[in-house]
Amino acid sequence: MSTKASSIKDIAKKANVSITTVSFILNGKAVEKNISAAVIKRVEDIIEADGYKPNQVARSLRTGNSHIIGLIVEDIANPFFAGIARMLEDRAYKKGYKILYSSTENKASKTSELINLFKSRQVDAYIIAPALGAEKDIQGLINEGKPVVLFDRYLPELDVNYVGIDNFDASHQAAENFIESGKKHLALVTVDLEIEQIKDREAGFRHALTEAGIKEDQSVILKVPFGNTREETIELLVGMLSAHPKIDAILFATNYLAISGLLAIKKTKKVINKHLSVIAYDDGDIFKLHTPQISALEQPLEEIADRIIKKIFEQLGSKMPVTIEKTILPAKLLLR
Amino acid sequence: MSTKASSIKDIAKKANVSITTVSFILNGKAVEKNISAAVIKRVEDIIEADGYKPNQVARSLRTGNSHIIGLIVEDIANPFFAGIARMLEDRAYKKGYKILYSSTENKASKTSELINLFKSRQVDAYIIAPALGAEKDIQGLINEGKPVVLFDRYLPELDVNYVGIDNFDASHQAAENFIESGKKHLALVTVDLEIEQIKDREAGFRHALTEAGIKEDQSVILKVPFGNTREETIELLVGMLSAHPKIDAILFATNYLAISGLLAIKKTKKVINKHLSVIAYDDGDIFKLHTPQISALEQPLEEIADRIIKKIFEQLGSKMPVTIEKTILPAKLLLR
DNA sequence: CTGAAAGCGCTTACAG
DNA sequence: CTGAAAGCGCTTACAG
Repeated sequence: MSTKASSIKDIAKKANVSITTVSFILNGKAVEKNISAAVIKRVEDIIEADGYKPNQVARSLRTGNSHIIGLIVEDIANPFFAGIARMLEDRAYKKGYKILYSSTENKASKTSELINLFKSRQVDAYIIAPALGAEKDIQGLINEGKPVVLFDRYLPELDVNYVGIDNFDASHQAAENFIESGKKHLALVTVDLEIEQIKDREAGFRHALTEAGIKEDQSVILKVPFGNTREETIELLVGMLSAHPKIDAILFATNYLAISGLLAIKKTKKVINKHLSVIAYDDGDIFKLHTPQISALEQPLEEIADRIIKKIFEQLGSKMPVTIEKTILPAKLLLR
Repeated sequence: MSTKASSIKDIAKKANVSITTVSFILNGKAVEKNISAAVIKRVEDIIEADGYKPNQVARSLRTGNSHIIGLIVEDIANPFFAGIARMLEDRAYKKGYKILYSSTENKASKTSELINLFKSRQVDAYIIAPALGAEKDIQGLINEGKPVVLFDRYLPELDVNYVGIDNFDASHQAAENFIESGKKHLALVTVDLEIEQIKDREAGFRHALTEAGIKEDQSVILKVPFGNTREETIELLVGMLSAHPKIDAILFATNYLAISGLLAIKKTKKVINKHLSVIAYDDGDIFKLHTPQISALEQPLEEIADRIIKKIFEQLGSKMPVTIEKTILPAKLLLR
């Protein structure tokens, strides 16, 4: 039952021409190479009838490219990454490129393995939300002249294209909003990762407090360990909420922390109302459906995807090194 | 700045051995081939120092396999698929396989293109949540002897491995639960796709009504067009809710329909309480966080992923055709 | 207008 | 104990 796929050789034989001719026709060079219309027609008919598809592995080995773009993110099940992935996929598809993706779990070792995997598959370009520690591997890609765009996570040591949001400003906006609406005891719930994005989210928050003359000990900053299970996180948050009953506003630095946070609030029988405000990073259905609705800092997903793809194809299209661009987009505070 | 990666030839030259020897060492056949410990050490050191990684494209071309498993789903941004993808990725990774994935948007044409893409990249095995109309392409894979497992969507014409839930029974359970708790005017909100999964979800619902002696005209079945935007769906649902004010229980046949449904309910100022019950397919944070919490039919994600992977590796491990298995797992009704 | 041949980087049967 | 050589399926410079 096992049918072998036909090769260019089979087609050439059936059409009574050389494989060179078939290859030219396949690659749209038939006219340029002055192949007669009759031959073109004959070969194309045979290709059609056989259902012949060129072996891309052989093509990649020969040409050194693959028309594949590698996408490396922390966790593809995270809606932010899944959403971006889907948009990138759409946009790349239109240009004849496919996206190959995989998750790093925020481990440098896995990032490194993935980059090597992609390299060994001749992936043409890389879109990476990098784990800390991946600097060397990414620098390696740049040295080889591969198009690279980082997003979401910023690695200050690297001189490479980047697309992300202004995290400092986003947190600042959120905290300022709390303060303007009369909140006195603000909390930030964040994660204990030493990455720029997270550090900026904290810095913007702190800056707003300082500006408003709120003293350090009036606010709470809780750093949830990265590897925590949801249950552990909820427990930690319940603890914080009861230890600091005065808290009247909470900014959650990530989507999943906000979800755990809402569950924790539910558990302590507190309610979100005029005495307790909440803002979460990254909007989602979950916040729109919550009662009451939860305010959110929305990342411009479409624009992030557009900028990434634009930069990738700019590099793919030119043999020259293209100007390195660091794009910082504003997040939007959606008040509900 | 552009460094070329080294090849097996470079390593052989530096080590003063043939490429055959390097290849044997690379593939763990050094001992079997009686290569001296000294040579092994010398070659391995050079490989290490050079950071040499074998070109997988060349290897694939030669061996015909790739250690890649293709995963084809409707939409990777759908949490059900993203979750499964992540689990499959983990499990495959442990066995030295990578997952390559892409979305079909439920179009047979895109499914077909993806299958061809994967074929031309020598993908070793296929995991597919198939769009209707993809039968011929999938049959093609089976004819070529490729390991294939379908999931989520069932294609009755094909004799192929499948893992999914008992949709008939799940809907039946949900409707029965409504009836037992005294509901009289049940609604099913489903999508207008002619796929088995969806048809079973309707049939199970209808069957429970018939069993309970509830007449057709006392219940409502709304089929939302597949391509609808969320806004259109909400409008449709708002229309239904006001046209049938007696409805006291709603089963949503998909996750995204439930989300639109909750938004529609919110919009009509109705509330979910003892007068209006809701059950949704596929559990998620959103239902746990909703006030009140929403009951759900939970698919056993872990088990689905496990069964798929088990079947894939069973086939990958043997040259013989393996027994075809259709696994139907129960969904779990989580009452809240 | 078309073809023979080299080569991309590997693996492996064969030979010694 | 190790190597020369064929071949996987393509592309393309060169030749005629």
